[in-house]
Amino acid sequence: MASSNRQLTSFFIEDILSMREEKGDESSGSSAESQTDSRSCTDGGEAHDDLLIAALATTPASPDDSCTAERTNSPTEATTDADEPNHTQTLSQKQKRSRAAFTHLQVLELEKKFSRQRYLSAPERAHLAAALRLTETQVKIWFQNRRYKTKRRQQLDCYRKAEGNVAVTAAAMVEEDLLRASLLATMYTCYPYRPCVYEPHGLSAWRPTVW
DNA sequence: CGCGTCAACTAGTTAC
DNA sequence: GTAACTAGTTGACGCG
Repeated sequence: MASSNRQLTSFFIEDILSMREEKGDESSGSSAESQTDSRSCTDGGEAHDDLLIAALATTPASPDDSCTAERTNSPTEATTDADEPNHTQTLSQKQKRSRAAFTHLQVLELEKKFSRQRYLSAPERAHLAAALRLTETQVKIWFQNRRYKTKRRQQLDCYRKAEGNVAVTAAAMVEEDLLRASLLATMYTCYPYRPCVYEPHGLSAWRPTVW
């Protein structure tokens, strides 16, 4: 089942050393984080990615940020809930499952990362999660869902191709998503009061924003 | 109200 | 045993 390009969380000495050099006292998320990713993290765009990430860190992602996961259903809570036996909670006490809506900037950063790497190592995930003020679980789930989504779209596209319609490569689809997220994030950054936003793929071009 | 999207979840698998 | 993966499902939410 696991795909051939599955990324293993290997911890090479050189990776650890290079990470220490780069990060100094990072230890943002989990303790045993040693950056394994210098191998795959040939991120050319990492420098200016930090601009957006910095923006994320400084600006409260949005005032009405109540939609982000950390508030609605903090994944740490989620995990503890999951660890607990279900029967400790009565049905009435059981909280409704909430679906966090990530901000466009968060999605943009995730998309950017995904466009470069389909798999994240644990330290990378921790770093990204800290930068985006998400939890590692959220980042992990997002990448899982994103890979699966891409694969499904690819499969769907194969069917379409068989039927003679235009085929789009998986890479092109990722690029497309990235571009879309980027455009939206730029709009939101430039126009913080965001009365409306242009959705390039939407059927209705202009729509109110939901951040 | 039906439908699509998507974060969160489950089950089964794999690798260490 | 643990953690991460894929594939599929669930449930909240927004839209027409």
